[in-house]
Amino acid sequence: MLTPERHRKIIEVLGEKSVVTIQELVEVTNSSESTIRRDLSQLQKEKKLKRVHGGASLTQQKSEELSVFEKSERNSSEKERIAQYACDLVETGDCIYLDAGTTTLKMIPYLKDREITVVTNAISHLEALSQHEIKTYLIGGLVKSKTKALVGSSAIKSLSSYRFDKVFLGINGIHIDAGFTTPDPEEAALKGLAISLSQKGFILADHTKFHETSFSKVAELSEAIIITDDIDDDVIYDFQDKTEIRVVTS
Amino acid sequence: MLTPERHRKIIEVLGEKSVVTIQELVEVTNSSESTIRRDLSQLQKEKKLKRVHGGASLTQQKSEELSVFEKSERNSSEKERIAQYACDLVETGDCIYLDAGTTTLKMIPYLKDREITVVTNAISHLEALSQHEIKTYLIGGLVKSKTKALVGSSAIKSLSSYRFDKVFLGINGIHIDAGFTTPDPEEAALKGLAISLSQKGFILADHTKFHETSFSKVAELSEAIIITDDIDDDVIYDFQDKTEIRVVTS
DNA sequence: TTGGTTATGATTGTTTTTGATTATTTTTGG
DNA sequence: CCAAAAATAATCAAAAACAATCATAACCAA
Repeated sequence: MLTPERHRKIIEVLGEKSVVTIQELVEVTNSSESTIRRDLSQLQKEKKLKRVHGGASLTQQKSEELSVFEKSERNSSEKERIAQYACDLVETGDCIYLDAGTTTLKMIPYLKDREITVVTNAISHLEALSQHEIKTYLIGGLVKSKTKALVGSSAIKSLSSYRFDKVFLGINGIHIDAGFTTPDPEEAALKGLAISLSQKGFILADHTKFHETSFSKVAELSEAIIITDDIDDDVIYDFQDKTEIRVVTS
Repeated sequence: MLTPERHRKIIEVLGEKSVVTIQELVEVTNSSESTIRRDLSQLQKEKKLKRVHGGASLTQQKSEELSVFEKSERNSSEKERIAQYACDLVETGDCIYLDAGTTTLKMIPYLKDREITVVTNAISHLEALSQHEIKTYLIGGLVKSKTKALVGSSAIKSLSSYRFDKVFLGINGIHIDAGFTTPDPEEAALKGLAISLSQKGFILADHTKFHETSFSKVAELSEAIIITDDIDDDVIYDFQDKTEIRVVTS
């Protein structure tokens, strides 16, 4: 990715969110932390943004939201560990499905040189997949312009012609009664189908997702294995006869 | 490829994408890296663009000037006129298929606010389509990492679930006996299928493509209408009882 | 055709950019 | 306030991109 392209993207993301972490920018641009730091320094010199500890913010921005931003930053390394653990489950020759989402995006670097096949509905994953030379199939479907993911009935139909050894999904809510849930019904249907097409389904979710419920049901708890970071023992106790939970210790 | 033609092409690509790598330009123009570097140096001297490490970007201009610049560039190209003519054929409510390729990419700006549906196999078209708020379906398939297009049997299968009012394809060779041909067999199969799924097929081709033959056959001349720029009358005479040719006059 | 000119692409050594590593500073939680 | 953890800055080697150079190919006019 070319320097001005990166700079523009950084400004663009900042325009939408007004604060951004370095990690986010690393993901969005597929560059290293060092490069992003250099970019931020330069852009700050050009008065395009203001550097803050952990990332950057718009120049006229108050430091009010900083605490929220710090929190999300802390989750990032946990998500990284979850992603890494998930990749340890992938075996040579596997055909896996990668859902759209930041956690699954983090998996991609760990999948390099693994002789596997990836199927995905995430257009935003393609750059990273291509960069790491991973054989990739994209399902068809309607392009959801905001999230750059493929959805809709044609996506459902396209997805159903594949079978997977393993699928890896992000999720918004994990609840004893409601099961796995996510806000968008179309994405929920796709996620649910992916699980049913696979021999083993894995849900990647940090501890904040437990006891949460979102609008659309994806699947029952029993249909997939949860990979998460350190959670309270009583949460595990609550869920343990409903599903399998693997805790990634830090 | 002649120097002024190359220069025009470089400016065109830049107009669409605002940043471009030298490698991309090497592919688009079929010239060497050295030549492209010389071109970029010269164009920079003429203030047509700004060189950056790895490629070139638009000179920093305000968005108004940019669109004017873009527009004037647009009209100057023969391919641009072909693209514009092609878009005039599209009617409200149409569902059309856009092939991967530079000529079809040029069509996209003219399709804005037209209440149509686009289906494509070109991941590289998505940015422009999304930017112009055009409802877009992507077919599924194997991601061909070099060209960012979808190919293979799964793409064929995915494509065949659609039907089109019109399809627009680029092509490499148009020959009396060999018909429409293109280098890559996988792309040829896809193009051919697209034509057969549509009520009307259009081939967008500048005059240099006539009497040329490439490796893989796409379709017979009679299966699609050719849209081209000014060609000799005797070429038209050669082809006129084989197919329909629409000449875009400058 | 010939001789001169220009454009091209390959090759060379040089410069820039990049990402990893290290040491240092800042932030956080007890 | 202190210690641990995270973020940063500084440094360095590798990779990528660069300019300069050269031989060849294409072109043009005589």
